[in-house]
Amino acid sequence: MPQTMTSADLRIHNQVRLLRAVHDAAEPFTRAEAARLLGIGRNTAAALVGELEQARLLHEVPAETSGRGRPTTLLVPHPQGPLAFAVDFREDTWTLAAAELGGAVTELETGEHDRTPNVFAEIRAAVARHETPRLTVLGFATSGPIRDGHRLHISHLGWDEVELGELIGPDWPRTVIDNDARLAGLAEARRGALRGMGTALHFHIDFDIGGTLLLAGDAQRGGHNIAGEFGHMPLSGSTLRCMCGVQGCWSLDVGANALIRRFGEAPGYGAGRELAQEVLRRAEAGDVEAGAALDDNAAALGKGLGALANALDPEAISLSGLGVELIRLRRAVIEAQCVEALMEFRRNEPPQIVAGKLGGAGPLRGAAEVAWDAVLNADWVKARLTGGR
Amino acid sequence: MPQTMTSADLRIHNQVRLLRAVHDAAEPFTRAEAARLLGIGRNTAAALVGELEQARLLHEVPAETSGRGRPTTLLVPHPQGPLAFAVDFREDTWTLAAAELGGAVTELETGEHDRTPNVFAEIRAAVARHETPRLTVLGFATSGPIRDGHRLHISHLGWDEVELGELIGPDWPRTVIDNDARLAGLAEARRGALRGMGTALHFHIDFDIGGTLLLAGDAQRGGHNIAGEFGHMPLSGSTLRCMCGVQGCWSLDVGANALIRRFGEAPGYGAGRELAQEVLRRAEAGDVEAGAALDDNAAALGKGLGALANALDPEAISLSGLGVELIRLRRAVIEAQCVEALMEFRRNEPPQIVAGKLGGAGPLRGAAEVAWDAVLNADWVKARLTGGR
DNA sequence: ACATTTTTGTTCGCGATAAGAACATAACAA
DNA sequence: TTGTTATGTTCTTATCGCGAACAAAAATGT
Repeated sequence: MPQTMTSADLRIHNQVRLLRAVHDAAEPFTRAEAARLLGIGRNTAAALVGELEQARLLHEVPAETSGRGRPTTLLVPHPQGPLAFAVDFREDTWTLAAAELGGAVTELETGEHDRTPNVFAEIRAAVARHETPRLTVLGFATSGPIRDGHRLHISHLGWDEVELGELIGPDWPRTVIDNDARLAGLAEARRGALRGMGTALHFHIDFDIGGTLLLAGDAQRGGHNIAGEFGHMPLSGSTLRCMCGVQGCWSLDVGANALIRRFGEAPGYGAGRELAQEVLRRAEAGDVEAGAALDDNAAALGKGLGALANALDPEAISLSGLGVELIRLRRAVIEAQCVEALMEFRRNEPPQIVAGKLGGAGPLRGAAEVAWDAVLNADWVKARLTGGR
Repeated sequence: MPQTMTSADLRIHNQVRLLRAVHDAAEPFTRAEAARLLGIGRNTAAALVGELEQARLLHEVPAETSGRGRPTTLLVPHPQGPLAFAVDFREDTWTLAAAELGGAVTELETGEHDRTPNVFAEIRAAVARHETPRLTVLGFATSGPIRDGHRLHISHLGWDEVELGELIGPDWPRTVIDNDARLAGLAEARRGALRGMGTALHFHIDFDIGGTLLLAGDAQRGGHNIAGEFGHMPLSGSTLRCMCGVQGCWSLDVGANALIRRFGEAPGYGAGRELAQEVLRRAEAGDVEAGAALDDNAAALGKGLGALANALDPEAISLSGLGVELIRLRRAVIEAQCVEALMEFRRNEPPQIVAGKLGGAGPLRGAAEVAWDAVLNADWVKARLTGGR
């Protein structure tokens, strides 16, 4: 029972609702619209916004008039307001960006790295180079599961059980870290192809398949923060043994490894991704063998999606990574196999299978979302309003 | 943006929190404890409770004193307060019960039925026989998916797309209907083996496997209210075709049908359940063939649970129906196969696999929960406080 | 050019809420 | 009997959002 409620908390509560609305909105809205949206009076809205402007959280700019009525103002993030930084930490590169309230993201810096934990110091240095008093919270996207929120398993870097505390020390700004596939899904749910869905799934297809279940715009984390390893269910009938230790994983039939295995290439990271791209190119050019590889990949993908849809009943499923190419080149195969894997009574209403709208920016955008989530709450807003900082 | 908030709504909000706390608590608590629990003052608590007593929602009874201090009162459901009725509608029988705020359930009546939609009229008549002004809402548990909340598919009764509106008319009390496996899971999450878990799974194993994902004590419903058909994912490697229209369903290897298929019995309902019980008895008595059938069942069950745990990362998994017997007789097999299906890095922390605590009462208890859920909200409490009804 | 309509901003008084302080009460303990 | 402890009760106070009335600024109509 956390949320105690006094009259004073009421004010904060409504201010958080207002900030959340501004953050989540696709387009900025006016103060009068905000009052209607929140179901409060215009006078109350004026008071709320006034305090938030004072705290440099919101800013009012004249709205271009449309129709009759007294002109009003648009509610936008304050130009000197708080900033969230977001980091997308990839196999051999990283990107640092700044995200305003409302979701606007500007890239600050990118770099390569040597695959050792030193990269975290590099990233910290990059953050320092762009440091500003506006920096409030940092969202960090990395691949691999993060057990209990603090133990990293990044297999393609050979990091087995790296303690987060040794990488992100007390000299870091307040930091929220999460899995990249999960964050990409969250970004699609908040600002992409899954916007407004009550139940949806997102999968990032690379060498592996990672994903997340999205409920009312929130990514599910599981009991130990390691939910989302959908690629390690036996959904497509493979008999091979997977690197994860399990036999028959879906990931063995879908993604880059499956694509290149048929051409005698060993599964692996690094060069494998280029090989997979080469297979895609050849398939697109009409190469029969490459086309068959693509067909198999798409078929296994569809089969798994259908099975998952039976259990979880998503309104839509979005894909990123290789999934985008698979949809572009083999949508029919995916959908046919998906429907075949659906229980008969569901087949007249299959889940939409769509390409993610955010492309490669998904993890970064998702990192910005969780960073803001960590801050858009009663406690932080209250402190900001009273303390001044 | 629903929840507008005025000072008056604040009172209701806290009263709903209080009612919810009373409803969810395992043991009744005192008014002073309630104040601490909700983080409000003793004076406020007194005012809240006073109004709720007036509205016949709560009742105060003297608490046996423990230690020093002025004696206080225990907060219990009002003896003339609202009642929820709950119905468990099964293959050939039904049960009607009354549920108090707080979850106490008393059975009112049971009956058999002829498997035609007439049974709904019978149940309605039974409700009428026990009708009281206290009756406020009715929860209804039935098997089979209920698409979009109003189209029933109960395959073992041969009901394909029965419109709920034709069964439950305007002469019914306010009614909430849901799937039995889902409700059983909900009941375990609220009052059984899954209590307090953030992420959990429940499966009811009968001829089929139905289940639900439970997040923070709430059962997930999916985009079309038909989530939970976990039995129709290809998790155990079967090559048979399922009655649902899909090949390789998990349900083909787990549950009563799988148990009796090995003895040449056709899958089906009715007598099949007794046959399955007979196999269990023989296995327990030492019959080798029956024991092997049980082994296979348990192995397929464990394999599937492991696969699902990879994707959804539950803290615990509870089972009902045949699952209880499978745990009793073959826990080792289930757990071994589950661990083998888990990704290696998860194996040192496998999900607990537990028997449901509520047994056959699960669906009924769950129906009571969703009935109360429909009523324990600001709108209803507000109406009750002001309107008097 | 001017009145009208429409929408929004602003001001002020009102009723209600929960908090907090002070005190009363009823048990137990020494 | 007296002190201790936990709770109930009463009263005052700061704050909140609402509603009503009015002012302001645009578009519209004549």
